[in-house]
Amino acid sequence: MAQVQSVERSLSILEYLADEPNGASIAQLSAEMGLAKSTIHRLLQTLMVRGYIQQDEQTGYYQLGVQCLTLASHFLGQLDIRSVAKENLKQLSQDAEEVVHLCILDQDEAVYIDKVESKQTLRMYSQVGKRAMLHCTGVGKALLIGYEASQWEQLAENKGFPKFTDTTITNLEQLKEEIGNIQAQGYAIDEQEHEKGIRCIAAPILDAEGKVVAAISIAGPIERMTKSRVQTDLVPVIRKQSQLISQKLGYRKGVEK
Amino acid sequence: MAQVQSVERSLSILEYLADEPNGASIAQLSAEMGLAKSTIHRLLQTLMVRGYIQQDEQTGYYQLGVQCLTLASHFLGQLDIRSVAKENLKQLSQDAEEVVHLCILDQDEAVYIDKVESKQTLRMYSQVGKRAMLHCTGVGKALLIGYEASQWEQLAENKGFPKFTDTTITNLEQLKEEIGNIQAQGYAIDEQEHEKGIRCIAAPILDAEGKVVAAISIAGPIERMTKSRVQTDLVPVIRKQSQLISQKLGYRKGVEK
DNA sequence: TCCTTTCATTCCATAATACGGAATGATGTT
DNA sequence: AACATCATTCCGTATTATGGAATGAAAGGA
Repeated sequence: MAQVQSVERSLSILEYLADEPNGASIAQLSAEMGLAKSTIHRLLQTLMVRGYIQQDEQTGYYQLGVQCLTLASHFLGQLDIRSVAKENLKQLSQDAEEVVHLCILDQDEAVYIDKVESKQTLRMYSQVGKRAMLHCTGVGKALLIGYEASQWEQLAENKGFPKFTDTTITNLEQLKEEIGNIQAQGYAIDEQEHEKGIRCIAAPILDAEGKVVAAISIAGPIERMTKSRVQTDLVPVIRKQSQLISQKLGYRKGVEK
Repeated sequence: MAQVQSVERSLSILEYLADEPNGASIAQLSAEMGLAKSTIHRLLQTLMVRGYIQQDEQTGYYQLGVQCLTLASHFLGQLDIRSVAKENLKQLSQDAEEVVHLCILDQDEAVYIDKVESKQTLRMYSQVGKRAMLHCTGVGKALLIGYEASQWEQLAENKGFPKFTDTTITNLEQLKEEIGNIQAQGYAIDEQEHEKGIRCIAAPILDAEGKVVAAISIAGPIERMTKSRVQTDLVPVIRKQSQLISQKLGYRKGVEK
């Protein structure tokens, strides 16, 4: 577990600033992290010279810098699931005429790595990079079918099941049952479990070894995403695209169980 | 100039990996950076525990991790030019029916921070986060009008003027003249200077102090972006939106010189 | 205007921390 | 099986990061 203290501290600073939309002062960081002001100052300088941090021109507060974005853009460029899935996402968004997402799993959370909006609803990047909990989102639950039973309990301990709406899953029993359903039917429904008024359908993507590596989803307001439309129109199209992507990744079995 | 060595080295590792789409081995990093393998190993561990680096499952090579994306998403959330300009970009893309970009300046380069495509040309994020040189792009030249003469020379020294096409500006004289034109007319044209077949028109965004803080552009293939269309249709619309955004940021003078 | 407070910044002596060389372990190649 | 090429661990050394104190700058109050 040998770690480099100063690097860890720098990362903590970055992560702290990520949660402070208005930035923070040296004094604040010093108090918050229990380090001397001189230490914080020196670390901030280092990060600032490289552009990972910048100072707000008005307030003088320190906040995240452009270089963070540059790294992310390279990260996305290196992600091959993204390029593999791109065409399928486009197709899916055309078929479904709703917003479509691609997510991967990271540390018991779903991370949105791509998004295609139907028509010209041109809100961009609104979600890419964002994280979501697993128990209350379509993609989250789809990703969960790759977990072992022991991992479910880990998840319950580490993250818990916060209640967002009156349909949110709030305990392990419900989750187990739900995962059973999803495995049986090959897709997951988010029945307004995270946000009232939003229904979502999601499906897992498997790689050559049958491992769950990603998930795709279609989401929209319940007015448009009626139960009948989901069942008759959307289930087929999302399953089709999830299978196609899985096949591109080398998955060979039919997704029918 | 006091800097933290280990942090600088970590950042260098991240930046090196950003340019290695397939990742790199410890040996390779060690050779490339002139550091002991044990040092690289320790730094990598630290970055990996936090998720900024991950190992390719097949090759074992180290590559950028998801956490980079997470930071970027927070960075973008904090950037207010982006939210300020969003509606105007949409409008512009509708008026122009071509792809529209928003860029900021960082370290003598243009960084794309938002993009709106017209219609359903759903290639997304293809540019956001990317960097471009200043001398050969519309947005770059638009951003350059905020430079002092001394900074032009700096730019020339630091970056040079690589030639991409036969219209690329390749020396300081040409650049000075071009900047004069842009200041006079309030917009910049990229006449296939970076990529053959792509014509682009760009305009600077100014803040309350009259400082150039960003630039917007319309780009497309010369077939559609004819000179007459640019002059009669696009110049007016891009100037209108750039002025509106500048006004939102507190800029008060008319953009007419 | 001057005093007070609250920041950020610089300086410096201390030792804790990061360092790299060498040894070991793991993998894969001929 | 021996070799080559990786990654990983260990450990003594001194370089490097540290935090306290002193200084400087800026903002707010009287």
